[in-house]
Amino acid sequence: MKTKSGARRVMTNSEIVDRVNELAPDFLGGLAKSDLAVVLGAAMPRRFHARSLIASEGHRADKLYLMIEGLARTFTTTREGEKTVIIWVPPAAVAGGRALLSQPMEYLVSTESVTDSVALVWERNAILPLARRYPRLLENALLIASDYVETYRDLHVATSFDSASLRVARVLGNLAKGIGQRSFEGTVLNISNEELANEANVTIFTVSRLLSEWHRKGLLVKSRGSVVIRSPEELVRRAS
Amino acid sequence: MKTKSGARRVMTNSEIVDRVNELAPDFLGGLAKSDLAVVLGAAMPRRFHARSLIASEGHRADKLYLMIEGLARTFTTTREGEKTVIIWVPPAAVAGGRALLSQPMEYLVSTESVTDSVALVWERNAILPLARRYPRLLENALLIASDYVETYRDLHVATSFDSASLRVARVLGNLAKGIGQRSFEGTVLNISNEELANEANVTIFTVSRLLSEWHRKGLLVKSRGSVVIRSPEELVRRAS
DNA sequence: GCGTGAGATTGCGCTAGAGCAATGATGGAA
DNA sequence: TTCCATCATTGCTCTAGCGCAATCTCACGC
Repeated sequence: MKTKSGARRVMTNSEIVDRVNELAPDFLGGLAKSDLAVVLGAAMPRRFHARSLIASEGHRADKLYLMIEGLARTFTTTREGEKTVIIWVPPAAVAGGRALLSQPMEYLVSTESVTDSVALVWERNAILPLARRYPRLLENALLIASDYVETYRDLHVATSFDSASLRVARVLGNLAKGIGQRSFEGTVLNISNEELANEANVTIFTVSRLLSEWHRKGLLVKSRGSVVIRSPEELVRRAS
Repeated sequence: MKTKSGARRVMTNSEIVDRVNELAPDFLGGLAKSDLAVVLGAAMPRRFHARSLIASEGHRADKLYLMIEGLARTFTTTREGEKTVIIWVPPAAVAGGRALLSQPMEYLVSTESVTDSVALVWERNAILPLARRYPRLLENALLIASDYVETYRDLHVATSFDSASLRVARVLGNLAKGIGQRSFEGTVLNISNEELANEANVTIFTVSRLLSEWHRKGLLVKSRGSVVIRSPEELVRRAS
């Protein structure tokens, strides 16, 4: 946090406290007000520009992030260079959770900001003693980890048993819930075919064909870099 | 372990302590000897016959298991009734980890014993206070959870990007390491085509064709219900 | 307004692997 | 020893979705 001219302070401490209370992140749930203040005091708010890398798979997991504003997502890159396994990190979610482990570890996935974002950052050697002091943090982390496992299991079952069209439809549905902006005639999604392809584990050609078909059927409107979805539910239902 | 006619005591307390020390399970790592005794004192050893269900997906997660003898595995059943996502639970591994969460939850996957097995069982309401008393247990649980996430990620990447033959070869390799019995001419695996198919997410036909091919090439010997693998490494290497 | 380059589309061919059916082997029960 | 259920094999067909190439179309910079 810079404090003088030219400098910008990301957020003041009281802004942070207000925002965290508003978000009520799972990770900080159940802490007494004064304990919460201690934990927050150990974090620094940090701003990330859209599309910047927050944490890198394989690098030493030395920072824990809590999203405050904006949106990020995680992904892995396979040896062939394909991005996959994309999990969204909205405000109130944590990223880089491996920093919380008692053994030093490497990040399991990469995290990048999608929009301009702000996250609270704890250094590993700041958060670890706090976790020991407030075991509730560990309990919360365990709940979050358990959610991850569930998400991955679902993802795995989906890629194994669902058709490409269903997967793409589901991705659109999730995106609509997550980053969709409601407007006059449906939910607007600013996303490229390529990104959809990565998330659904299909090729850009398949995405293009499916979107064209759904466009024809009036289920959505596609234009370069954006999709407007009438009804995500119907889309999933009608995707064979 | 029978003590007298009809009656059977699974294990004596000192046998349990010895066995746990021998296994050094991650979950109990770093506990002082006396603390360990307290934690073990809260568990009951229980015997499971081969192929019996230990925990059921979707049921209330009220018991935590620590494998002591034998072998178990986890799986999910999709709506179409396919078994998938099989993770092995050898001695020293935990099962039913969701019982450890501070919020009551349901089991995420089912667990079944493969061979005759013995597991230590903690009731959720016995282990939760212990976890609070010894936060090291939570730290350990978090490490284990983190491993699960890694396993699932790898599984997901594999099903998305690896060919069927590579997946089957990998499954054979893992099994060889896990439950394989070394013998004169390779590692013996008692497993049916159907089980292989479930684990690798392919059909029994594909399994049969691949095994035949590898048999022809001299990489393994297949007979009903068992496979003998010369060299798991070479198998994975030569699977396109 | 005009070019231009990245994204998007679409036709075509191709292949991995599923699914089915007929057939064959095997080992446990009686 | 025979029988039979279960498991395994193999040929055939079929299709979802990939991959390539040619073409098109925006959105943006100038």
